[in-house]
Amino acid sequence: MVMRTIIRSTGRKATFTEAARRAQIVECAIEAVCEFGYAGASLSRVAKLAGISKGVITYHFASKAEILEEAVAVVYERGAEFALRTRSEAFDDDADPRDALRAYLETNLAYIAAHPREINAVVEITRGHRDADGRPVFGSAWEEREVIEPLEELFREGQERGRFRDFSPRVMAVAVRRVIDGFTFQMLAHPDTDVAGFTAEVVALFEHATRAGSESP
Amino acid sequence: MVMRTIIRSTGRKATFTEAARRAQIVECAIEAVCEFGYAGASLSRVAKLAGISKGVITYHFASKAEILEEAVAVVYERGAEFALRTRSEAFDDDADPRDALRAYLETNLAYIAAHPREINAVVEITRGHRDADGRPVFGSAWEEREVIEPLEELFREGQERGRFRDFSPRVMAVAVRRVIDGFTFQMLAHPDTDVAGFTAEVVALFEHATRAGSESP
Amino acid sequence: MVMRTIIRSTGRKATFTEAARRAQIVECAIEAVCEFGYAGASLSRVAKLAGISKGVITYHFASKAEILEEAVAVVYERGAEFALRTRSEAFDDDADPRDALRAYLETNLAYIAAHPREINAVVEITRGHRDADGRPVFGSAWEEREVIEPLEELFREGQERGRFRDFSPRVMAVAVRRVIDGFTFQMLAHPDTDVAGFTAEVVALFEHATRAGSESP
Amino acid sequence: MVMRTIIRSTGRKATFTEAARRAQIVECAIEAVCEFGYAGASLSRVAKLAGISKGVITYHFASKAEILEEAVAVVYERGAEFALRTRSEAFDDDADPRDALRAYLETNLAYIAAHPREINAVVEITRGHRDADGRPVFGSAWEEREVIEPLEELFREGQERGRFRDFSPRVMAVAVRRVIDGFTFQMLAHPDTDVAGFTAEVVALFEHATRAGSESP
DNA sequence: CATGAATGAGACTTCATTCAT
DNA sequence: AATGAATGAAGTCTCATTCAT
Repeated sequence: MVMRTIIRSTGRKATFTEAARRAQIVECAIEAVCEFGYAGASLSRVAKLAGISKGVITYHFASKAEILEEAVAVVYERGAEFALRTRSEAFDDDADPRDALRAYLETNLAYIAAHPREINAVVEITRGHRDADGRPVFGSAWEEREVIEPLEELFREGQERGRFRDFSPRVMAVAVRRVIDGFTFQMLAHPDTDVAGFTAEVVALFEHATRAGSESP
Repeated sequence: MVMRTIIRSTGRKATFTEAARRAQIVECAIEAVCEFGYAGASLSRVAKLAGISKGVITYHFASKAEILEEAVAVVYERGAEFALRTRSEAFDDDADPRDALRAYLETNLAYIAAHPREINAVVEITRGHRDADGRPVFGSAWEEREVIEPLEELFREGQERGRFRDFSPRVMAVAVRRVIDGFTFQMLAHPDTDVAGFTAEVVALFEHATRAGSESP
Repeated sequence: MVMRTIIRSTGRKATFTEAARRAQIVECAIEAVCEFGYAGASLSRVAKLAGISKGVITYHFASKAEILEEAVAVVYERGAEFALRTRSEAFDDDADPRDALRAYLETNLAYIAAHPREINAVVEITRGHRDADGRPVFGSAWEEREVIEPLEELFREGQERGRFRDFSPRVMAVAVRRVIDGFTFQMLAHPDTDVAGFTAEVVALFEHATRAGSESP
Repeated sequence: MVMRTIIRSTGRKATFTEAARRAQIVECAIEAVCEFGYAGASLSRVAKLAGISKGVITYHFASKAEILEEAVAVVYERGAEFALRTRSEAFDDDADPRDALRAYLETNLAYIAAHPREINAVVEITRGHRDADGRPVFGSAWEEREVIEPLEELFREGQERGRFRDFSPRVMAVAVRRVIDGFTFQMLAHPDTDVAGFTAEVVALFEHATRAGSESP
């Protein structure tokens, strides 16, 4: 008997083995991108990492682009799920914005520390992946909307409530994001990084950078 | 009369026209990387941008790698030169470390604002460029040594002199660097960014983040 | 009870469902050839048209060639059967050759008008289908023997009986055949063609072209 | 010195050797299509026939489609040129339409007799060549306009002048065309065909088929 | 100095076919 | 009887590089 579980948007029915193969291929694609960079992540290398023939890949995916785009989606889903699982209470609308910022930094850095290679691969893909005309598939508008704007909103609200000093929410949001993204390289270059210590430093950095003037440390 | 100078380790002599051609090709390679990404920057596209045939390129450069590596070197040289030209006094050993930090941020952001495409290309190249085995040519060790360590040293000295609060010089250095690098994308995505305003915000951010507790802004 | 019949030289037994599947696959292959051309008629497309998996096809047929060859055979059988059913009397040995020619044209054009897509597919297959070395499977000798020679014989006999003028039976046979074959494209390009009118014109054409000089229309 | 002669529509300058290579490749593509059919005419086979590497082909042509389309254009140009060279006077507006028909048949059959393989290849290409979506590139509209309509016009005019009997100009035009096209297969299957005899027969066929009732042979 | 031409490796993809279930 | 899975050959095309002129 063959169990059918997932109906994918392509209309293809997916069995367990199909889902497993797809997952395996996506995982190996992530690994290949991390190991050889976006430009060096050929299907041959993905196949070799997976220990399968190249044909298997094109049997399960319509195109290389489909693999890469699924990889990005998968990693983002995992990240969102991780954030909810570990610190969802800090993202309630009525939570203290400073607690929210701290939680945001901590969950993001923790997730990166746990999965640096995935994150690195996603960064590579979102930077490198282009459509047939050479235009980026994951444009900056995408990051603005999904990543920057929510942070901006957090800062704006905190300022209205008097919890943050007066600064440009946008610039601060961009800065926070860049520091978080940069942690990926730190973890890749130094896998033995003291994550707790690094996180505490980053949290302190942004607490000093944002706190309202009258407040005590 | 034709001036001749040894310009490369290969020992090839270079005339003015040779140097000009090399410079032109490097410039077009930078443009190609910026436009199409590292993976999409083929020699064909570089040649088309330069309005020359592909053969010209391989006549002047031994390999594609040589072009890319020269591009990185050229842009870094320009950046260093720019920093010296505009604010060299701030980097004297006896300058106030807080002034030095401000100057560092301002010169870096100003340079990026003036040449965002070059910088972006260099980032793409340093991330994407690999040797035949897929190993990065511009490893993280290189950035550590050239970029992070000098910043670290600045912070350490400032702390010793009591000008900065007690934080991890390394984490702060990394954070500064990431925020600066991230400005490239800001400029590319929004070329009409208010550079002065953005810079002031970033300077304020790090002044708040680093200043010794008792100090007034 | 399951009826079993030997239907193929391979010796495989075939049940009704087997025969039905084979027929369905052959029909979809014809459709695929008509829609995408010989070169574009892959087993994937046949399977998709049939709403079955590719495996089903290779379960019922030893090779793609077997499908195509069966398609040709099936369509020819149908055509012959159609001719016999509609106008068998005209092909008796003692029928007037001019009536036979008229009947031949009418039955052929009527059959094409009724099944233009099948015929088109068969033409595509007989033209395009090759063995591994690239040699045509349905060579011209096959058409000569099956199609041209009977027509030639009709003309020769008509001339002997004084019913046709003196012309080359072979050239006339080839001409008749080409005009009939060409009607396929007419029907595909203009499905609303006035078949009766077109047929009358063609019949008139060849009556004028063949009739003995002294004869009145 | 390198002579530049032809500026092609792609904007590429063409040298003599470039033009020669392109011509050679087109010729070998025609040969490959004729030998292996449209579906079997791979670039590998074209390259093998030309005695060059596959890369040479893709250096001179942007795509396989470009080769095939150039092949069709080249052969049609040659045919038109041949017709003008041999019998241009018969196509004057005031020439006798019956002479024009005779000339049309004779020039077409003569050209086919001289170049049967080219013509066959063009027929294969126009039938088989599809765009990315599977739609024919050389649709029936193209043939209608370029080939059928001029013939129709010839017949219509001849009827107005009382030189032809009353028949459907369109059906007659289609018939003439099919007989001419069919001659290609005759020549390929029987290269030793008596061309003059075959032509005379075809001319007689259509003279009988078209001539006004009162006229003597 | 410059370039057009050629090459072969390797990219992605399609396909007919085989096989285990 | 059916099918999903896998495979490897072959297809078209891109690319960095080499070479003769």
